[in-house]
Amino acid sequence: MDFQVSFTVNEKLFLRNPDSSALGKKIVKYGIELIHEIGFEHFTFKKLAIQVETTEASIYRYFENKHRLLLYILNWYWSYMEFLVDYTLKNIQDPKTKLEIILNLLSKDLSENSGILQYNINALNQIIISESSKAYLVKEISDMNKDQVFKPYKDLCAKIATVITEYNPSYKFPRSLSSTLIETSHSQQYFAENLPRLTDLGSEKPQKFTLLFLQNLTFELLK
Amino acid sequence: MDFQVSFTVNEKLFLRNPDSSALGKKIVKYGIELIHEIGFEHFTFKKLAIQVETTEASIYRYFENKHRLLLYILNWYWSYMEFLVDYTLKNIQDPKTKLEIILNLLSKDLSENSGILQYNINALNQIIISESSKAYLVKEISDMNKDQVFKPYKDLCAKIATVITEYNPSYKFPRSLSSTLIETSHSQQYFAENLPRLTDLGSEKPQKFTLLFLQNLTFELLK
DNA sequence: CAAATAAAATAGTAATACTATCATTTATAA
DNA sequence: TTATAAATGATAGTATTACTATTTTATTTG
Repeated sequence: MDFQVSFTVNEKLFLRNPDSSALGKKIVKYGIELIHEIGFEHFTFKKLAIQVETTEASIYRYFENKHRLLLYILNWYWSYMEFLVDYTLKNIQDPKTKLEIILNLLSKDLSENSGILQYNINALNQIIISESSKAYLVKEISDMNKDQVFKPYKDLCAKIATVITEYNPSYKFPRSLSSTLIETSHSQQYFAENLPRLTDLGSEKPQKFTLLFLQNLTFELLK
Repeated sequence: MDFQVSFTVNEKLFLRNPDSSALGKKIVKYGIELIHEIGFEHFTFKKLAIQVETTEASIYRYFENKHRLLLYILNWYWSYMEFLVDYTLKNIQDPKTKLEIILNLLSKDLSENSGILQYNINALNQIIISESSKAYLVKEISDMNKDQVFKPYKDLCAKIATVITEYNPSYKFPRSLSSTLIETSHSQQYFAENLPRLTDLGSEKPQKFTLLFLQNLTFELLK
């Protein structure tokens, strides 16, 4: 397959649509790579400007601040994940198979689908794992939520919750389980990689381990 | 009961032991309150100095930077939680009761025990929920880990894992479940409070809801 | 009381997180 | 094709942050 996917990202996240110009696209592309490389705390628009070969002022014309850029990236990712869930579940009837596919999508990296994407998918994956909670663990959460900037996350969560309910209609916490699976897929990967004593990682790779843990958790719980 | 608890906190976390002077204690006390009030991103030593009625330079003699102060607070909290787990599990034999008590400790606030504590326990609780992941989701994780700054978290995790194994010796992921319960107790409380569509919160309060979710998860999974 | 130590006062630097202005290039539509 | 609007670049500037250094004044402690 060979096609492009693009998503409409909430307009509140940017001052000028980065998808509307070559410079905007470069800002996002190199933004992902630089955040991945040095971490969100050390990331500045000054440093990004050097990578992009533009000026700080030009970047500020697209994004209010680095936090909004992170949110833009996350929104893009959440929308992409929801698309992927839809796409891979197409023509599948069995709820168990559906859930298995979802757990795979959550814990595997997306490199298999990298052909489709304009961004460095490995860097994006690492950002999701290491930086995404920084987008919502802020004092401004309530105002941000009013601007709907978490809608794609909620939509993804709701979609997975639907499959959970399909698989076990009597389970009482489909949304919470859904958000827990998403969050846990990040935290267990991160822990397995960096603080392995917080996990039961054996000889498997962090991703594989996380998948095994999530599968056991999900199917034992919903049995 | 009426007694004081104090814990030895890893010496790498401070330049001068804040527990050794009145100023040091005020720095931590008001640090907790100010981080809670304005959030870690907006928190600076300058602002803290004003609260404490001292100078920025004086604070820097105790802590290298605000990140280390956050870690100090978290270490204190993790040690305190481990103490609380030990203390409340004393004389209890039944593993199921033990697990129930642990889930209660994880999702309830600690105000019942506030008499013991020198800090604002409500502020501390909120910091744990909203800020603790920022302590480890950083590029410096590997060096920090070498300095053992996550040992109290790992110890707490290991202690809970032991009880999980006691309750169900054949369960394969006691540590991962343990860290997942800890992390999920934070994220679900935070979501219930701020992004409730990511949860199944009904008419219960966020804490109560989180407890119900964790209880169901734990006991269905380990059944 | 002397000596050591801690804290306060003050100053200063480099980096961060922006905002503003104006010149220049590029796209677009009349 | 030109004019004209829009985007970008170049440059400058400000307030805040994240520190470090120095000197003076309190406070402990031996």
